[in-house]
Amino acid sequence: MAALTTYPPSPAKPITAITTISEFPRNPKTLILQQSRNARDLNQIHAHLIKTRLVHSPAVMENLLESAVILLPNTMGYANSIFRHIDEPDSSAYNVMIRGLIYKKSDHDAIVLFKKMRENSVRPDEFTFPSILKACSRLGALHEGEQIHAQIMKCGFSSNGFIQNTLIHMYARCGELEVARHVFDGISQKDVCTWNSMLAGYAKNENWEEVVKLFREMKKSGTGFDEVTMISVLTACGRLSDLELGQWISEYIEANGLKGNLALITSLIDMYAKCGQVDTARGLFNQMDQRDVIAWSAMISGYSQANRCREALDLFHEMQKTNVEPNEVTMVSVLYSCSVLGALETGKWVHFYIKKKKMKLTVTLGTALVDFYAKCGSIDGSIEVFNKMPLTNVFSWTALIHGLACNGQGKMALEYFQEMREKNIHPNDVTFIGVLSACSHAGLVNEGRKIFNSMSRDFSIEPRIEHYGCMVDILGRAGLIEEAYEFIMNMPTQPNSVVWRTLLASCRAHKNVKIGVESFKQIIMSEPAHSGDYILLSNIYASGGRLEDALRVRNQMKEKGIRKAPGCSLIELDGEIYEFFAEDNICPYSKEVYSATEDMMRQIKSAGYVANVADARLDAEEDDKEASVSHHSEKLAIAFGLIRTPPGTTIRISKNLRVCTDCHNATKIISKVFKREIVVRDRNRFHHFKEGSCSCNDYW
DNA sequence: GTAGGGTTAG
Repeated sequence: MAALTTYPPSPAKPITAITTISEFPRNPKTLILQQSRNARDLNQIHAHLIKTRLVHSPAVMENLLESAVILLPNTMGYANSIFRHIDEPDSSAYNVMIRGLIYKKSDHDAIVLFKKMRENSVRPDEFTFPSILKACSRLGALHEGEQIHAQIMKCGFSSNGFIQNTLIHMYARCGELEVARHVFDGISQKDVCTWNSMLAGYAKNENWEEVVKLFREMKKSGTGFDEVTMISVLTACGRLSDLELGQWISEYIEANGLKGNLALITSLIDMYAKCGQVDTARGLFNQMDQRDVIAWSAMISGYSQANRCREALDLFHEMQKTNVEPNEVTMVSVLYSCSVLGALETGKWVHFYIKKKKMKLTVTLGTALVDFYAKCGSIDGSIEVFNKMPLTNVFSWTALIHGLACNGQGKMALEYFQEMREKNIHPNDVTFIGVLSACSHAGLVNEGRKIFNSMSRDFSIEPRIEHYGCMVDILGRAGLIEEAYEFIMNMPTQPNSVVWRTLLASCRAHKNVKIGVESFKQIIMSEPAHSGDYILLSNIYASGGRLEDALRVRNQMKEKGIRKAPGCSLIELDGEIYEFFAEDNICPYSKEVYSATEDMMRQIKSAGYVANVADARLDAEEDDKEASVSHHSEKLAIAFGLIRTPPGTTIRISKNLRVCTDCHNATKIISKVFKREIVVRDRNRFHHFKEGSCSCNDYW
């Protein structure tokens, strides 16, 4: 380094950056980094180094190289040209280049350069391996990682702590948790990074129990832990709903004044939200003095996972007032919220925004879009997005198949399932739920039976209770009530109330009193207080002409104090979501809504509508029953839609319960009288009402 | 000069 202390004076045509230096630092890297601001500076320094022959000093050139890597964004071009001019690059020069490539996320190029280094017989040193292993981790390149591991042993670096820690990380990120653990267990002197690498490895593989278990061991070992440790553990607490440990860490953070760590607080917010403490999470979020896109996304997803989707969208709007730009991850939660709320217009705007910002249509984002359009009853939108996705996986195909099935396009769903098979994408258990419900909607009984039987035989997927439920729906919907009953009785697992309720609904549609009563008995053994079941049974009796029994069931329900869950319907107009509750007259526009509803009911009555008072609430006085039925949330929302949207446009409603018989009947007539297509999403499926009939063929 | 970290889909 002697040459540097006699660093020559500035050239004749001064370079401001250098001439202003009164005393030359001993370390040329400091000099170059401090003085260079852009490519021009670097060029001038480079020229200067040539003049002063310092270009032949590998150490100086490495520092120039490093500056080039850090200062020039998005390109390694200049760094490459410097590297090429180094006479015989040693391992340090290669290290700088490899680090640079990794810094620029060119992991693949880093591995190529490493291979070249070996070809040129340059021995990697202890600093080479951690970097190159990082590239392998990020690429999930297990094969390369293993070869590098062998070289580490050959070079005698296998007890280097840095290298061991990166090896753990590499194996874990490539899914080889046992190998990672083996390396971990073999380390006698474990430092915080050793533990953190293993913890992060378990976390990345979603092995949350092991994260918590290992953290307890870590505490016992006396190593101590840091913020990085807590981030992995908090993530695990969220997934496991382990609020106790999460809170312990939360208190530790508070006590040690660590609230300034953005990543740490974000994982704390995520933990609280996933443990059901969304308001606590929001409190922390509000206290943050800086929030990046991940913090915003975590809070938005927190609301959406807690089923507080309106608040998720409100927060997204708040975010847009800041200068933090949302990313694909943010959009996934936003779209999910739109799909829960049935907010088609808002979601469409989000889709437009995604396109405008040229966001990458990742598999996750694409799948969220496919699911969103399907859940908003716009299946054409789903198909369009799906066809544009550059990459699809089993999630995306499942979303599409399920979406088609729910929207009454069973046959098309099965065609896509066939295509998926041809593309060698392996269906999983969830895919089969979509496929079986497609059979149900399309009335394909034999096809359904075949697919059900093929699950374990051809795909090694054991049917779960949900799949049995789908089979019951297929048989019941087709009117094969006895067979459905037998099917339940012969199930290898204990049928649950959901399965029996499916059969109960079939009995209502096919007027089978005997099995309906039996199904009801089975349900109330485990779930005695579900109002919908009493109503279904009462309707079954009524349709079989047994009005006294129907009334008895209703009274039973009243005696047991089982109240009908309050119905709630949503309609979105101009991106604004309006919420209606049955017989709700406290909302600010209720006067307008009630007069519109009365007008609507008057018009459909003259077209032949007769109220079905069996659907009225129980405590309504006899002569108020008709009014009670006419004030169901769904009718209020439709009436509001009729007066607030242009003639001929589609009205879209989402509701929390199943559609009741009276509303179903009324909506059919409304669609005809007012010449409107009406799409209603109930808690199970879609009803596309058009010209007096419904896509569900009166079975739901 | 080298290692470990936060948000997302069916």
